[in-house]
Amino acid sequence: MQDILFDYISKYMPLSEDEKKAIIALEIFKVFKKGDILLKEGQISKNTFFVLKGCIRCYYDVDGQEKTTAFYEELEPLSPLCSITGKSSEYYIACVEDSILIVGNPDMEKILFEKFPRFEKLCRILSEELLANNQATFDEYKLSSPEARYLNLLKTRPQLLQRVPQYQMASFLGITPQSLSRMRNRLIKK
Amino acid sequence: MQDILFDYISKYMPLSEDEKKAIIALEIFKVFKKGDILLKEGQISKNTFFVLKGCIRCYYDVDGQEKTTAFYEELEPLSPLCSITGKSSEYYIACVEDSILIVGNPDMEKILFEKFPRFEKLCRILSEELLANNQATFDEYKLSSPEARYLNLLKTRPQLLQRVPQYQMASFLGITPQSLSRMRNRLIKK
DNA sequence: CGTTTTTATTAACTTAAGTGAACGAGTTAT
DNA sequence: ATAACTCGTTCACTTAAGTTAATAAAAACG
Repeated sequence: MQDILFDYISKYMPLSEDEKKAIIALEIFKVFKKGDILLKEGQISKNTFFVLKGCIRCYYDVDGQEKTTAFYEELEPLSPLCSITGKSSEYYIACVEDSILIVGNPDMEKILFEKFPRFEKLCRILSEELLANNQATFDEYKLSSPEARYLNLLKTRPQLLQRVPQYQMASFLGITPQSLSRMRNRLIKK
Repeated sequence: MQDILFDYISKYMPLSEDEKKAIIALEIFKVFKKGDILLKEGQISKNTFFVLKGCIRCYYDVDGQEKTTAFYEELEPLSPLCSITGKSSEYYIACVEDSILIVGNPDMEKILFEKFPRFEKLCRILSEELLANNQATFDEYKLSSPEARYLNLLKTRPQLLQRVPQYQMASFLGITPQSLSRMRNRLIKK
């Protein structure tokens, strides 16, 4: 299971055996069940996540309604806003299905950065890349209608539509479950 | 003018005189006129930007129509997607008004990182923070109607509505200029 | 200064999303 | 086994955004 992480990192910088051992020694590989809550609204946590297997979801509770804003699948890292700001979280994070995650925290980062300073560069490059990608995804969202977004998801993340219930997908697309149901009907008729 | 940058950085880490001199020596402070194009669609550039004074805008050309996706004002950094991926840009960047920018590039980064390794940490922290903020902004966008987004902008970035033409603001809000005009009318009548 | 171009507004019409409610299939719990 | 709940669908109705076009107002230019 660790190899999934090491393969991912090695695309940016090959790891020495020492470095790999240091990572394993942190004991950050964790197993979760479908529905497990990783972060609650109001909670303050410095934990960060990296999906090795499975799928996790961010959602807000707006007047008792769940509003899903993001899904993270295999090889996707997530640093919740509250882990950066230190303020209490405005959203929930939960497992969409049984998942294996890396759960990181600042202590473990500190250990790694002090022992292997080049991890700092790795994390900088990763963050910059994630930021640019996030902006591109945001742009795509702004430039598209809900229908175009749905069709784009079919192309770019077809597996996501399989593993996620429709009412979660709907708010992810920025519409109601009813509208998504209607849209799918519209598209079939074409 | 440099002090604006140094004040910004000092909130994360105080700079030594040596470090300040090294930054000034890079000669990265540049002056631009309203309408100047910083990046064109199709262009490959590694340049990054930091707004000291003024305002810059990202926009796509969709079938001859400008679609604005982002504005950057004072103290906001921008690393265009193409500067990260090395691929040709899908969007334009232009000055909304006369501006003073820091224009960075990988060469200058390399010089700084090698001379002062702790800049690497600074950039990592900044990137992580920007990423989390960008995600929060994205969430806010997804959770809100165009009207709620407009009202939110009035609260959070009132100066932006003053300095930017309405047709640019419209696509930034995800609607047409006509819809924005209508919406403003609706709101006045309330 | 007046002319050209750009930007903002308005209107009429079309299309799609929001809302509230009802229904049925499938799942979970007791 | 049946009741309770979740999830997806459908319907009728309302609301707001897209579209096309015309016009007014403002800004840029020579």
